[in-house]
Amino acid sequence: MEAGSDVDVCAKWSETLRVYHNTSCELENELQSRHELGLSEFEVLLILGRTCGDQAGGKAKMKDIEAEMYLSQSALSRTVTRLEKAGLVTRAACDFDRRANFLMLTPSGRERFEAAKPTHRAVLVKHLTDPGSSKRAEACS
Amino acid sequence: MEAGSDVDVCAKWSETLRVYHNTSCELENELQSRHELGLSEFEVLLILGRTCGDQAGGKAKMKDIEAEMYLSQSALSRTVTRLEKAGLVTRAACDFDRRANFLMLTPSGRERFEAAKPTHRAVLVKHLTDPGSSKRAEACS
DNA sequence: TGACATCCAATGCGCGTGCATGTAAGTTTC
DNA sequence: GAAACTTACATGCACGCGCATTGGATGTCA
Repeated sequence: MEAGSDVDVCAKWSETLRVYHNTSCELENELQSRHELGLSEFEVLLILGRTCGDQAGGKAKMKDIEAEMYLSQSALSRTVTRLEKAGLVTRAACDFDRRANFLMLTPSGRERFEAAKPTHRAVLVKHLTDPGSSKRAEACS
Repeated sequence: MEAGSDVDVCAKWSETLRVYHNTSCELENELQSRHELGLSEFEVLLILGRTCGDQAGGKAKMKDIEAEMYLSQSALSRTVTRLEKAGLVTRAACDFDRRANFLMLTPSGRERFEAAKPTHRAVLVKHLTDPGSSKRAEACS
């Protein structure tokens, strides 16, 4: 750590906090108001969608999903429960290991996901593209 | 938005998530276990400490603190309550505007803060210094 | 086969957060 | 100076999170 690194590190952290909070707040708000999806919920759909290219029923093991997100096992379990209640996802037992669960996108789940994708992308572009990366955003909502 | 920006933006967001989660988790854990301070609590102390250079009793208005952090007004209020209960901070009425509160570091608050500062800095350096910025960290705790 | 460790997912619990609201204090308008 | 509005902070409430625990399914070793 050469001289000045303290200041650099603090500034970098500050910047990370700013970007993270502004972006995730707006993601949360936009996804919720436009598609009735929380951010964690969308992220699960994102992984399911990615897992099977773009055709029907995405399918993944809970454990694998957990490994791809920054969410505890219990939080993931409950997130999936919410998605299941909303009819966007189905839990299916795994034949070879009855401890494990597969997760599958329902048609309605894929539909909702496809609808939400542009919203997600738009927010990311807005916040992660340098030119206007200025200022502090006003509050969360 | 030129071609390829989608991928760039996603990768950038991914990276931001990674850094944010790994860093804030470890900050939280280290501050808690070594100094009995939550991250929000430390951040309030940080602002109070900054507000008055390095000599005695930092002093700032709640509103001003709120403006410097990514925390709702209510969350700040409760964070300060916790700090006050721990004896690290004192609320003091403002003579000119009796709605407003000043916040002051107590000696014990400054002491705790000074003790925690190196821990905070160390974690930042660990996570925000390029060379070892590799991989995914294993879980939170 | 039986005893024990390991693994996956669900659930009880406490905590910190944001939103909406309440209360008290200032400000504006007439 | 009274009424309407705005501002600062606290509080009720619901929610999502992580930790610890539980329960069932596997794996292992004797």
